[in-house]
Amino acid sequence: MSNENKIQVTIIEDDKTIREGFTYLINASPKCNVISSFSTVEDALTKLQANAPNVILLDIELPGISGIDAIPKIKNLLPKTHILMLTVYDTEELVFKALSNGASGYLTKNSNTEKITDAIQEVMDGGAPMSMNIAKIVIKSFHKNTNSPLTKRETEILEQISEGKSRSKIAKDLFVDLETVKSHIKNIYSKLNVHSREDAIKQAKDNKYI
Amino acid sequence: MSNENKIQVTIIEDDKTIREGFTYLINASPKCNVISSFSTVEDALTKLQANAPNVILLDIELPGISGIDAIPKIKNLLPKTHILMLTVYDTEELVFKALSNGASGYLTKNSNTEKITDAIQEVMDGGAPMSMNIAKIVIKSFHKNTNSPLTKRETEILEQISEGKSRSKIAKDLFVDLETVKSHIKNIYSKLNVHSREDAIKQAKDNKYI
DNA sequence: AGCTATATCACGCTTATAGGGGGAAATCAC
DNA sequence: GTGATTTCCCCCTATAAGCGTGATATAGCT
Repeated sequence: MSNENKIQVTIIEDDKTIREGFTYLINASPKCNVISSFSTVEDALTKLQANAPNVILLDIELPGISGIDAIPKIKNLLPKTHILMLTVYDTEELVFKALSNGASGYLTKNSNTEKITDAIQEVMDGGAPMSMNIAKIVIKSFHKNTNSPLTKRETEILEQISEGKSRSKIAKDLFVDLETVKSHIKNIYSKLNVHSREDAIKQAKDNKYI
Repeated sequence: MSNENKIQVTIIEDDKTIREGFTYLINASPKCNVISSFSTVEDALTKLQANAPNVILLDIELPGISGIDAIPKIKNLLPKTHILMLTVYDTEELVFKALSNGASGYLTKNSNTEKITDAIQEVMDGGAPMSMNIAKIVIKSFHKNTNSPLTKRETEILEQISEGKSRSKIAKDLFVDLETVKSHIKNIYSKLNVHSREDAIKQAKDNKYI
């Protein structure tokens, strides 16, 4: 396959050894071609537009602008380019920030080379490759607590409160009296040991009751 | 490998052909053993406890109790059992409901048999297997809109509003005057063409501005 | 250097809302 | 048939929400 038909890849990674190692390994694949690599986001941003890649492998911990903050800047410059995080960090916070900012996939660095080129291919095909540990974090974030002290109705009302609805709007939407909603909210506050909407929402989200 | 050391699998699926097909194919794998299969959730719930599986393959569209509603009931009965959705439906709503209710993975039925037994193994190892299309839906749900009309500060304030905070609490937390927050909120409402917290939150979430 | 967007703060006004007190009746599920 | 849940009632006070109509300072961009 000629280089022009391969997936054009750029690497942004500050460690020279890793950068060159990945470049070598990815170029060894028949379907990928590393067209550029940078050690800082600042450097990449000034030079990326001249030679736009299909996929960017992006580290998180970088000197200057972090990989997380780089995502929207790169997306702004090259809207069609897919960004694949490639990092050792797998905290829930970093994963969510990266995905919110627009990353298309998230790999941790222990992934073997075959997985990396497979992931590059998958992201090009519109997929969303993740390492197993990342998938677990993401799925777990959806799981609700099954030991909520709140009843079905109370949970329903608290969900609507967390959508910013007033008590009277909730009453209308649930076809019950305002007094009923007030009563439920009193019980919710009592069960959660809080005295405000804000604290009730925070409590419930922290404990995954909603 | 003796059957006792294999991963014990139960299938809940109303289509007899599919049920028997999967049973045959999974039993052909050296690491998995189908110990029971049911055509309804009702049937499964009365008989599952006697012979608890490690993993349950669960369809969504079933007569009577749906696969979605079955998840919390099964989890309640067998807290340690992993539930793997195996269905043709891949709408965002169903995927989120299944995961919220406690499913550990989600496969669409075009997955080939090798992938199914791999997924069973992965879920047993604490992973979260997903088909490529499901991973895409999940990741996409995290992506924020990069074309928000709101400024950074406005977005920040709207996020806090969506956490249920009052204007005065937001002012305190951001170390600015209440009047400033009021002013920002006025601008937010104007930009989003809304006239209440509720509508602002809904607009912003629908458009992924927050 | 100048312009625009952004962020900050001010004052007045009205109505609705939030939170808490202390009840009670009907209905559902186990 | 008993306890949990859901529904509704009346009282009260403080404040929060939303809107109108402003001003000023600063930061970023070209």
